[in-house]
Amino acid sequence: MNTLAEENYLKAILNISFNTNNKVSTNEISNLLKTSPASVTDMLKKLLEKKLVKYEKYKGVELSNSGKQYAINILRKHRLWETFLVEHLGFNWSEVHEIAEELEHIKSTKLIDKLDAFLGYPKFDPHGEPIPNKEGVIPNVKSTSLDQMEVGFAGHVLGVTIDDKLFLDYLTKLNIKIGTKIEIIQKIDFDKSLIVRIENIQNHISFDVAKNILIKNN
Amino acid sequence: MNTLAEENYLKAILNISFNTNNKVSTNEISNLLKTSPASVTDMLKKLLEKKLVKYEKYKGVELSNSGKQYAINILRKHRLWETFLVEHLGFNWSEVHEIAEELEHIKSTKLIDKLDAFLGYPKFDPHGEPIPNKEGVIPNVKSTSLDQMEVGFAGHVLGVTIDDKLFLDYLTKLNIKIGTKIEIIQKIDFDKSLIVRIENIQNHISFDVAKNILIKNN
DNA sequence: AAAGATTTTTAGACATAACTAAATTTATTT
DNA sequence: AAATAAATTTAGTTATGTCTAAAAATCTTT
Repeated sequence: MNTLAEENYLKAILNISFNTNNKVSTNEISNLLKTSPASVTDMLKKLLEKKLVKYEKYKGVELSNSGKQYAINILRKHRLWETFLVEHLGFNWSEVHEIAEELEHIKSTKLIDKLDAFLGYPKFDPHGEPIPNKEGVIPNVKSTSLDQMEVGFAGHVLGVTIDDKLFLDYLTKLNIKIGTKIEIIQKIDFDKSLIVRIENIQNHISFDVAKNILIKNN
Repeated sequence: MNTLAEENYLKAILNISFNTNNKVSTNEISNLLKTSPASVTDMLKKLLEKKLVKYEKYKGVELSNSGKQYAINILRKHRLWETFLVEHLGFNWSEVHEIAEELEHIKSTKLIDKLDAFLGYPKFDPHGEPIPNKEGVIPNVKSTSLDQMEVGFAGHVLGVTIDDKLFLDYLTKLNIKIGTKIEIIQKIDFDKSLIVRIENIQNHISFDVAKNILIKNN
């Protein structure tokens, strides 16, 4: 069994490697977890001992097979709990991340399987993120971020890629949620911002926002 | 905010004082938590610093008002989660204790209030134990343990006083659950065991078992 | 009330997981 | 290819929460 700190490092490595596909650096981990680089090095040695990562000093780190399975299982628990919190307890999508950060460390496998069944084996969480199944397989839907679509595009929001309260509250204020119809009216070359129509109301959103909104890709 | 270890000590002190009503000794805590008496002394000093307990060395310990409120809140969380696990996820009453031992440490107050509402503000958990409300008030029902009733008594099981897998599985095998009708046919003076009729089937139960079964007291 | 037994506390160690500061390695400039 | 900059690791400390062994206090016997 692994400690809470170890679980958080495994999760961090998994999350970073979703974006970069490459080996993860000490600094990236220390930035994400807000710990010192020295602490990261200490922990990587421990995770190496436990064969949860592949790590050579100064060369970056990646998850081993067992480490990846372990981290995916934490992700599964996180997203199932988020689904429970939104669909059954009435939380809104911007409130659940922090609570799920705690719930994801509850150990019982039977609990998670029963929760999964109770929820009806959902494939996506309240942010549109895919929920790994019991075997660690992550459903994949081809999606593109909104910033990559052209002027004239019209489609529906599939999900978001960050689970940040400020971001999600802002989307809610813009009336954007999963399934919301968005059309691109104009793209501003200077700052890559977009003028869009959201459920028939025109709005101006930044590149940073568009980048984190996912649209179905067909 | 208090650490997990601190929370477990507070809970232990509360649980022991439910039975003894008196100051709690270092040894009682060390037995319950399976730590050394020296560790208990260390922790009591820390809890005293934080004003969560009243403690004088060699004289035993009791919870302060704030410590008691804190511990009761953990108990509330434990029992609400147990109720959720049994009523909504389909666990049986002997399986939920261990999982609730983890869930009870999840911090969000909003989560617990919403869970409470979702469950319909239950007053008793799956073992018949009272669930403290948001204000820390514990519903009290006058009850007596089965061993104190006389031959000829007939009544219904209100709850149990220990949350132990072996005990609960044994009760289940005896067909005893909350609400089950029990009649006392005979009491054996030698070992204080009881011959009882449970839902029309006669059985012989020990004093230790009878002592932990609660019966309505009117 | 002194002796012996039990309980509790103190003292000193250890493991985890964090830190800062200094040293080392790798990457980037010039 | 040096020199400089940036990233990473090592070395040494600190907090928490545990332990064992020894000392001190309290309780129980006689």
